[in-house]
Amino acid sequence: MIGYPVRVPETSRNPRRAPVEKQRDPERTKRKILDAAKIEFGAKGYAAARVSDIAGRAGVNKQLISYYFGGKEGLFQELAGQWHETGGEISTVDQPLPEVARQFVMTTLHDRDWGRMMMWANMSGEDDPGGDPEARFMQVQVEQIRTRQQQGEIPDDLDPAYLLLALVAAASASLALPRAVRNITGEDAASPDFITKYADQLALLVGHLTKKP
Amino acid sequence: MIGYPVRVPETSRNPRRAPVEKQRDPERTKRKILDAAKIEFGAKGYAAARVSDIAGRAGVNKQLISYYFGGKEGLFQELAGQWHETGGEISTVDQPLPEVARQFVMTTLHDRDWGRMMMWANMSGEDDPGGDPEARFMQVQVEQIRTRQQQGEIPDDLDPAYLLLALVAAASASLALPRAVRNITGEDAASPDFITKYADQLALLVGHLTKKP
DNA sequence: TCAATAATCATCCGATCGGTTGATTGTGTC
DNA sequence: GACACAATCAACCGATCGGATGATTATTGA
Repeated sequence: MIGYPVRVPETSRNPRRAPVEKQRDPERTKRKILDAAKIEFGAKGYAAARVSDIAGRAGVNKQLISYYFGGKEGLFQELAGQWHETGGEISTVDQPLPEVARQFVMTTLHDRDWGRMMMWANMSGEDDPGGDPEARFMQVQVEQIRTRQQQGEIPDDLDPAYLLLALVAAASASLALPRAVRNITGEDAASPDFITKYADQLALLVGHLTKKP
Repeated sequence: MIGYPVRVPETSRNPRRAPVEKQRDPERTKRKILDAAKIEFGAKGYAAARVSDIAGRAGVNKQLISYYFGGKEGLFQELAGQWHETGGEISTVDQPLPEVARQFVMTTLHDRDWGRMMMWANMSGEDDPGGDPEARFMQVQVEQIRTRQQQGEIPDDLDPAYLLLALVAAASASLALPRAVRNITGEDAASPDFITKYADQLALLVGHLTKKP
């Protein structure tokens, strides 16, 4: 899941070894901490997440969070910097806009915890560490929409930036508004069924923008 | 702002009175606490908000929060129950859908702190206290959209509930995604200029859904 | 084989949080 | 004017949080 460099401990040298559970493997430990943190931060947000809960979920001592990441804040930064994982994978060029919209929604299904983590951070409004990739990604998308507009794919009276913003916000519904999802559709915001149908619907909606009389 | 019953203290009886600042007025104190809490909860969310900050902002001793509202949790519940203020004012019937979309966005300009507070709460996914009015409001909106659909105002292939969800999520952008707003449009999410233009743009967008060849 | 170092853990610590206690002051009443 | 009660506050308290300290165990290289 995370492209972390994994150093496999040499098991051939010493025949007397601790059970696999107890074998020391800093990379595996780091990964366990990162995975647990992503879940906790995603579920509760930074302020409400507890380092002891993260350590507990990872099955390690909580001091290791300071040892490896320099504390709660450092751990969060480490996760927040991993933009390539999710954002980079979206290939939006050469696809019709409705498909791009669908992809935006489907992204919320894959790395859900990370997505929710970013949602909390985005809402807090603080400047994003490693925000460069995010901002650059958005700018690229704006330009692509502008190009589509010049090609007549979407109406002329829409501002590309504002259209993208509306798309991103709508696509984030399952992450940002789980309660509204239930209140409006009756579905669970995390369910693949809901997300898939929502992606379809948003693609349809965007499709109606492009169809000319 | 808040429809709280205000008891004006009798000033005529006793000529020797404390300065207006120090005059005791529980309703005014409650209101000051509620206003301050709305700002703090809206800015940081429940978990990150501090009762001492709320009291400090209200200019009162923090004990009064327990005294009047039964603590942090009670204070939050009190605010969360005030749905009529914002939600009830939106008159959506007899307006074309683009205007409804515009109104949804413009709502985020009026009671901004309360809106952000609800956004935090909505994101946490917990069942909403006084969630009944919210859920009922949403259901009414879904039915209105369904009616519009039957009248041919919007395409037949869109599910009214999912369309409403997309609209609500898109309209919440300035509350839920202030960072994305800056990254994408370069504007400040709280600025009336931005919100007004965004409302216009979303109305335009929805308008393109309805126009038939 | 044995130090040296890295990885992990049990325990403690200062800061801060939300809440409580008890005193104090203003206010209306008799 | 004094009593009773409501409103307000200063100070304190237990719980918990994030982080630090120092010991312990595993691993590696000499």
